[in-house]
Amino acid sequence: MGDVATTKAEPLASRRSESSRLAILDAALSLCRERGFANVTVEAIAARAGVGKQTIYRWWPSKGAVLLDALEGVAARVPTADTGDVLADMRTRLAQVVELYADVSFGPPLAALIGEAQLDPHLLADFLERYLRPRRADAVQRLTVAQEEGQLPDDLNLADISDVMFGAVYHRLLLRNGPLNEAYAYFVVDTVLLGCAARAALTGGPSVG
Amino acid sequence: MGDVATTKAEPLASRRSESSRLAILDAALSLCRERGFANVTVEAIAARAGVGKQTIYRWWPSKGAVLLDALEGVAARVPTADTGDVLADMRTRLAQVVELYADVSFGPPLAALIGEAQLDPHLLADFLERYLRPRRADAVQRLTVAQEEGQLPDDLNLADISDVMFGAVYHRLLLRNGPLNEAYAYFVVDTVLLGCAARAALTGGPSVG
DNA sequence: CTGTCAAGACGAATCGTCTCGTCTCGTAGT
DNA sequence: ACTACGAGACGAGACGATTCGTCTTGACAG
Repeated sequence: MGDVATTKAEPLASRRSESSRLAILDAALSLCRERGFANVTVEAIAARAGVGKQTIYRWWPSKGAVLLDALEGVAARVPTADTGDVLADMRTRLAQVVELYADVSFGPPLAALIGEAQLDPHLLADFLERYLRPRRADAVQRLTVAQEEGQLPDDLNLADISDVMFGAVYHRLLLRNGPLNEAYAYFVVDTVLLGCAARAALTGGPSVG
Repeated sequence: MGDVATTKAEPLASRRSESSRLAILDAALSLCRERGFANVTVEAIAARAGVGKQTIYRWWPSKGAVLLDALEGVAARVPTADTGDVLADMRTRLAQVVELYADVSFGPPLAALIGEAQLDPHLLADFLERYLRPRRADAVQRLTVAQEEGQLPDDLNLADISDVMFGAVYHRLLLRNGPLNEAYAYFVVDTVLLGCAARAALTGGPSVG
């Protein structure tokens, strides 16, 4: 017996064509906007990008992974605010997310990606690791600062709070059961943060605003 | 040019085999539990149910629609509480939902169904109409009673409140970004309802608890 | 020269439709 | 009543089409 757990012989990233990579991400996004993710095939992405099919399969395990890369690139360009006012900062954050998700060239592909991830555990793990957790970590970080400044109670699970706020947005993105706009984002942030403060007030703690 | 908008010649529901229908729903659920929705084919459901493939395609447009029927049947058996205390009733409701969704023979298939619905607009519409909206309507109904009894402010959008609470649960179901348990359900309900009351208190309104 | 590149041929898997003969009903004629 | 008939759903599975992911080829780049 020879190899111990041989893992597929990784290609050399140093020789990778950057222009092909960008063309593939562009093609994937534009095709999703035109036909919807479900009607996009790897062959079509390759053709639009002027690239061989194998070039896609060499660097990505699936078309979902390609889309994850593309969407991650767009989402990474959203700035984060810190004005010293938690309520205002979280309102800004969630409003930015809502604006991005309401964009027809970002929201529907993201929804489709999350959908695809339900059928592909590996893709779901990648999405969690590369897309969702970094954004939650940013929100938790901002909430932690607020907690240290006494704007929020000490005994809160900040990850849970973040999940409630983002969950409300993802619910509307995925189920389309109501409008996804700035007013909704503000309502969610106000309600959740005031609720946290109110709960603490019952036992005598700090408060928001 | 013959027919004007001929619509597919519906089969006669009166002659439908109830035993086949039940066998198909059973087979779909058990196969999802064993292999996961993604690895289930219509052929496999037909074989397990001892049924011809055409019998499935005659009554359902897709395997997702079959699963929707099956899950709807299970979820419809969850009772609803009304003790006169909104906070307690909503805690009970969300805890029941969480318990159901944490069940490995219900949560994963439901997540997969929502995923599939992202790739199939018609299935999403059916899911909204037949599964999600009835459950939201029940929650809104309970909140409306609370509002009339003065336990909640008058100027609230009750559908938004319901969506925030359920959205928090669906977020954990779909993204698996944290535990989905009773404690989380209670945290969500308490925070949201207290937040609504607190917001009203700022302008002088009724309050929870 | 080694390894990625574009292009596309290839077999496997799954799809949804179609065909076949059987079986179960409702109904009409005796 | 009882039987004969016909319509339509039934189980089983063949079929073409589509899409998948791999494999092959020759050109080109580091």
